[in-house]
Amino acid sequence: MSDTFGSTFREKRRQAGISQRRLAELAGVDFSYISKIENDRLPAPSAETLIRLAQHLGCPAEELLAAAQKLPDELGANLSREPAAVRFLQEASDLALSSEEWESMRTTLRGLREGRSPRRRRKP
Amino acid sequence: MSDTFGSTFREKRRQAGISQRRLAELAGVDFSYISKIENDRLPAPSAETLIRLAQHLGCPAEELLAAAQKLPDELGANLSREPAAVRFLQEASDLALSSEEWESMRTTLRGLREGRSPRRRRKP
DNA sequence: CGTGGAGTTGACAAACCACTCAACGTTGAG
DNA sequence: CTCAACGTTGAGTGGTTTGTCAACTCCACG
Repeated sequence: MSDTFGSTFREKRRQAGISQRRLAELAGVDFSYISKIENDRLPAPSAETLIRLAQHLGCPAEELLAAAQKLPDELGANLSREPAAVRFLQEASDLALSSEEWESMRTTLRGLREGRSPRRRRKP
Repeated sequence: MSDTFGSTFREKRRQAGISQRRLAELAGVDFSYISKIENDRLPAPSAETLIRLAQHLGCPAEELLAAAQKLPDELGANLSREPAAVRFLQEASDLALSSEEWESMRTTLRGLREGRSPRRRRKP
């Protein structure tokens, strides 16, 4: 029930049918780094590197991020800007929502902005 | 419209009527550290230290976290566990919700679990 | 004057993060 | 055999985080 990050990463790479060296080259990291990660000799890469890796694995980035328990830096910074958001996140975290429940929240989110213009994230 | 973290922190401390030295002692950091933070000579403390500071300032931690643009480590780790949660967060971040909108999401969140037992976060 | 509390500053540093580099082992094709 | 592609490993590195320590200055009070 609890794979390590390394083993789930290895699994994804195998499914993509690509070697450590090739993936490393594509994503711009050293191939030995990939090896160590797959064997859990090093902690998971940064969120940004994970996203680059996911791209070349043809795998949704969120899956890697979830396995590594990381959020993109910019996302964390944006969300923490609103105290109300932090409160929301804390409650949500405590409730440990299922993926179905998160999906339903996502629907609600969209309903919130029916006709209105979307605001630009970060600084306008 | 855009105070630095240092100035808002100083404001909170003044409102709490406590000296840099005393606060530092209570929160377990060096008093010179507080000074540098208030003058923006150093970046904002870690989320965990911010929370300790907020406790002794009698101020809600989210306000300091928001000013520093940080999320508690554990919170980020919990949220990133569900890929669906990451997708939700990304959309929410793009929409840059107002605090009222976040509050309304919080209400929805509670409605989601009317009779059901809340799951325990982290390891049971 | 001088003593004590408040704040500020420069220099430093341990710990951690996110990797790289060079070398070695293993496996399969020709 | 041998050569190449693949994978593994130990050692090291450059930068950031998150602060500490010692040495100041400034000000009010007695």
